[in-house]
Parts: sequence; C-alpha cells; structure tokens
Amino acid sequence: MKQQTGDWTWLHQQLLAHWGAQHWWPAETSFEVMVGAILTQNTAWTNVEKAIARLRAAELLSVPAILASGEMELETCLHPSGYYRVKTRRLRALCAFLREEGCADLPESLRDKGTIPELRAKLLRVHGVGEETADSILLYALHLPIMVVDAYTKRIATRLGWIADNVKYASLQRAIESTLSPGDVAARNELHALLVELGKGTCRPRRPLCRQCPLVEGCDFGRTQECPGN
DNA sequence: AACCAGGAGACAT
DNA sequence: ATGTCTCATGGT
Repeated sequence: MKQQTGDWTWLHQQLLAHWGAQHWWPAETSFEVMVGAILTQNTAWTNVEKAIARLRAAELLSVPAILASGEMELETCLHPSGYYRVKTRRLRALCAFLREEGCADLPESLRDKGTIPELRAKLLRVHGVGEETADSILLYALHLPIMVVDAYTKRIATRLGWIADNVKYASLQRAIESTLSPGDVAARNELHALLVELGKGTCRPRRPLCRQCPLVEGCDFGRTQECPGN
C-alpha cells in the first residue's frame, strides 16, 4: 500500500527501467533551453522545434539578436509554435531581463545572480514566466536542483489517486521534492523527463480506462482504474 | 473533424 | 483567493 502522497521513488524506478535515461533538455545551449521553455507553453514540442529552427536560421538564438530584431521578423520565426504574438512579447521580456541581470552574452551566468529562491522569484516577475517555466529554466538551463511540475505530472498523480485534482503547483512540487535527495539535479531532470514520456505516450486527458500501459512488468497501475497509461 | 499539446496573464466573481 | 477566457499552430 502506497502512502497518500504517492511513491514517487517507485514510479521513477519503473519509468527508468522501461525507458532508460532521457538526458533532457533537447537543446544545444542554455539560452536555447530558456527559449524552448517559453515556446513550449501549452504547445507540442514538434511545433517548438520548427520555431527554434527558424530562429537558428535567422541567427536569432542570442539575447542581443532577439532584442535587436524587428517585431515582424521575430513573429515570423515563432509562428509555427502557436500563440506567436504572445510568445514574441514573452521572449522579448525574458531577453530584457537577462540583459538587466548582465547575462546578455552568457545566459547561463544567471545561475550566479542569487540563491535558488531568489532566482525563482526574479524569474516569476518576468512577463510570461510562470512557475513551470521558471522551474524549467532553473533545472534544465541552470542545472539547479528544483523539480518541475507540469500537466502530465499532475494528471498522472491524480489518476494514481495520489493527489486531488485541484492541487496547487507548489503543493505537488513539495510532495515530490520531499521524496528526492536535496541536491540531486540529475534525479529531478530524469524524473520530470520520464513523466513527460509517460504522459506523451498514452496518457490522454479524457480516456478513463487503461488500454496499453507502457509499464509492463511490475506495474500495478492496471489493477486500479487510475492507470496513467490510459 | 474534434481533440490535443511539456502555460500564463487578464479579468470577473 | 478562485474560476473562466484568450492566445494559435500543427499533428492525430
């Protein structure tokens, strides 16, 4: 019997055994991770890739280049990722922030501009950066030990009966954090990436019953009707 | 042809 | 404080 908050360690082990290490985030530079974090908001990653490819082709994958670019030029690059007008504004806001912090030509140096809580607070003040985006930047761009919670994480935990469907971000984050060793960046990186993999695979929002749970052996999701592989 | 995707901000209640 | 609406493209 699992505890009320859920056995995240067990889940992590199951997912790791099934898919192996994910080695996220798929990007070449820290800045590219930050850009991706904005562009992937409520958007399929395949669409984000197209937008990033356009940015690269236009040589707009740097803070100075984006801040110097024209409105229409940037919108054209972001178009395939959806919400392109909103995201143009958000991406500019992030770049303006990085410049203010003195990180324009070395975005990963943001890491040295404060403690984790301080950096998180700073990021949350940036227009277009919410909790998940802030944590994604902290973990995947700055390699700081903080757990990212997303829609998949919430859905999976809900269907396992580990949390109520109305839990807040911070609450779920604390629950997972409490099961991880404090400074373990790699564990947080892998766990979130694996949860996305599980979510992307077969865990669709409005499908109540389990079809093909990707966790074959040792998986007791299927015994209940809250299988995350629904 | 609807449904969905690695959210966040504005706004009303 | 807590819901609801809007933003938009591309794949299934």
